[in-house]
Amino acid sequence: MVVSTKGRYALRVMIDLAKYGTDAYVSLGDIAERQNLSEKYLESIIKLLVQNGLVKGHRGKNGGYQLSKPAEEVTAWDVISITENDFYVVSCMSPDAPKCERIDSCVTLPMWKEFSKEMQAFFQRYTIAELAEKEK
Amino acid sequence: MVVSTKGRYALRVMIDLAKYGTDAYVSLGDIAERQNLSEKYLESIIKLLVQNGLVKGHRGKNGGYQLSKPAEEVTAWDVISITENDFYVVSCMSPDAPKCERIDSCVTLPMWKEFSKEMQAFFQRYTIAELAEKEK
DNA sequence: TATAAACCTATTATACTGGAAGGATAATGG
DNA sequence: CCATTATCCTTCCAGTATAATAGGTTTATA
Repeated sequence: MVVSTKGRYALRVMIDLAKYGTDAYVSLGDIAERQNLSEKYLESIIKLLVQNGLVKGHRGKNGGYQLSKPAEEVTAWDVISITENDFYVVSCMSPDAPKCERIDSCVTLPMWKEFSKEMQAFFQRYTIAELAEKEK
Repeated sequence: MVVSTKGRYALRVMIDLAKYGTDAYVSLGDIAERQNLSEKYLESIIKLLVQNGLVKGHRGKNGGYQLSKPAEEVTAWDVISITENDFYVVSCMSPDAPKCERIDSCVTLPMWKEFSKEMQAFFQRYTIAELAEKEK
C-alpha cells in the first residue's frame, strides 16, 4: 500500500478540523464519533499531527484540537508525509539509508527520483480546504 | 516504502536478462553474482516473474532464464506491479477489500484514483530496453 | 550418467500496521 | 477549590509483510 490507513485517517481528521474547528476546539471524541473511527487509534495519529505543528491541542474542559494554520495553507502532502513513516519511493532514498555503492551506476535511480518529485507535486496540489469544501 | 527491495531486485533481474540473455539462457547464479545479490532470494523473485509470463526458465545444464517478450515491450510497471504485493494507493482500492460504505461520500477517493492513474502511467513510460541501454 | 541448473517447500528474524489499555497531567466551570 | 473533561504519555498486543536462508527434488544436456 502506498498510503496506509493511518494516512487516510490523518487526512480525515484534518478535514474534520477544517470543518468544525474554526471557532472552537474540537474534542477527539467528537471527531471519532463523526468519522466513525477508534478514538484510541486516532489519539496516536493526532499526536503526530501535533508534534509536527499541523494541529494544536488544548487541554482541559472545552479543550480539543484545532488546525495550527489555515486549511488553505496545508496540503495533503504535508499530512501524509508525516504519517507515512518511510514515504520514500525506494529504501535507498531514505535519509538514514546506508550509502549505496551503486549510486553512480544505478540506472533506475533517476526514475525513482523523478517519480518521487511527481508524487510530492501531486499531493501538494490538494489543500485541506479544498477537500473539506467537497464534504458538504 | 512505495517500491520494496523485491521490486528493485526484480527490475535489476529484468535489466540483466535484457543485456545478457539475448542469445543464451542466463543462470541465476550469474545474475546473482553480477548484481551482487543473494541467489536464494532472487530465486523467489524470479519465480514470480516466471509465473506471470515475463520470464521463461529452462532447466538442466546450460539452462537458465530469458525474457519471454522483447525488452522493448516490457515496462517498469509490468515488473513492479507483480512484485509489489498490494500496489494500491489505498487499501480500499484493492479488489479484495471489503466494500466501503463511505464510497459515495468519501472526498479523498477521487484524489487516490487520480494518483493511481498517474503512478501507473509514469512507470509505463519506462521500458526495460531503455533502462538496460543506460547500463553500458 | 554425472552434472548443472531450475524448481519447490519450509522456516526464520525483524519490523511495521492497526489497535487496545491504563494512567498522568492540565485547564475549566461551577 | 475541586470535580470534570480532555489532552498527553507509555506500554502492550496480534497479525502480517519483508528479506532472507536452508535443503531437497526434478529436469535436461554434454
